[in-house]
Amino acid sequence: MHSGAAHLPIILLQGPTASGKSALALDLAEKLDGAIINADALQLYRDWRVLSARPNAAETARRPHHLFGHVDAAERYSVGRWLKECLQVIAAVRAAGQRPVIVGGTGLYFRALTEGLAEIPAIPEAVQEHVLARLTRDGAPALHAQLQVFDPDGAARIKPTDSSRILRATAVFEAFGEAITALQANTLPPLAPDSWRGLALAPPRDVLYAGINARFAAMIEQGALEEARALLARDLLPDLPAMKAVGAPPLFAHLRGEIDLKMAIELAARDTRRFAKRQFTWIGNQVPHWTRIEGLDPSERLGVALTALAAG
RNA sequence: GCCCAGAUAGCUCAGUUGGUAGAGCAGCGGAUUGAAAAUCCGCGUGUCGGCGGUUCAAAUCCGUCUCUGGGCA
Repeated sequence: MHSGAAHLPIILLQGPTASGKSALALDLAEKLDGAIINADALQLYRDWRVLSARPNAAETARRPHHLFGHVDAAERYSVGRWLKECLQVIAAVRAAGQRPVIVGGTGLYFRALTEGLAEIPAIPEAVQEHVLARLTRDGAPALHAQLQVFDPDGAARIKPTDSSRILRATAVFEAFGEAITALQANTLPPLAPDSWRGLALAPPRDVLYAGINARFAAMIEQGALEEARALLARDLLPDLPAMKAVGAPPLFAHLRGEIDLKMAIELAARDTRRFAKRQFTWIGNQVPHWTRIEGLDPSERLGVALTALAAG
């Protein structure tokens, strides 16, 4: 016999950047004896607290928070590692009698959790770097042409210009001698379909965009530029995930003296809007069955969420 | 009040001797299986300020009105 909230469905909360996910997650966690688990690919990184809008000390004091800021920027994190860590944390949270509230903006992470991810071991860093070097030197189309030889099915699904997926498929073959397509063939959902409920924030786009513009200016005031300066000083590989955070490239360019701060802020806000647009597309087409929360008022949002959860 | 210059996409603008319009930026639609805040594919979205005239045909020529700059009073 379970005690407390541990046996109730896991709550998955997705939404575009700056839509107020963290606040709603916290409200839900307080109401439902929950623990918050991060599903955001950048809030994981220690080095980006301000830029990634990671919950602050006052917020993390209200309820338990997991998988926030526990990764160093020099590390190449991945969906696979997140999935593994997330499943461990879910178990631990439940063992503590609490209800997992998984919140973030990374659609792929939620997909891995609800639909599964291929069982592929981690690629050795040496192989990763080697393929990355080839990609830089020869270009994506050249690697794609080679991919057609050993993995025709995979090559057919990946566009010759899609450097990211070509890199992955090539690295998998180089490391294990197998086509990624074959390895991805059958995957099982880590979470049973009836063990979770999906909520998706969907605020009006013009309101969200205005919020993004205002928030980025606030981030600068709160020290985002200093975060960027500290990271730049570490002289890490520019292709590391942490170095590609939305807003980071323009800030780096400013710190190198290439553009003025006003321009950097404008570009960073624009990139954030574009990112939000991609998230809208994901939410709209990849998880159409999740409960939409369109309103902006915090208590109204909480009400909609609780009603949806109660309805099961 | 008079004179001049403008008014074309959300913004900044281009548009040849009249043939119902196109660039950049912004934006929009889509894909998404270990970098996913990544990576990639696709799309001009328009009462050419209003009304009238000339013409087979007007963003383009003429008239007039409105608005915005600038100048003179």
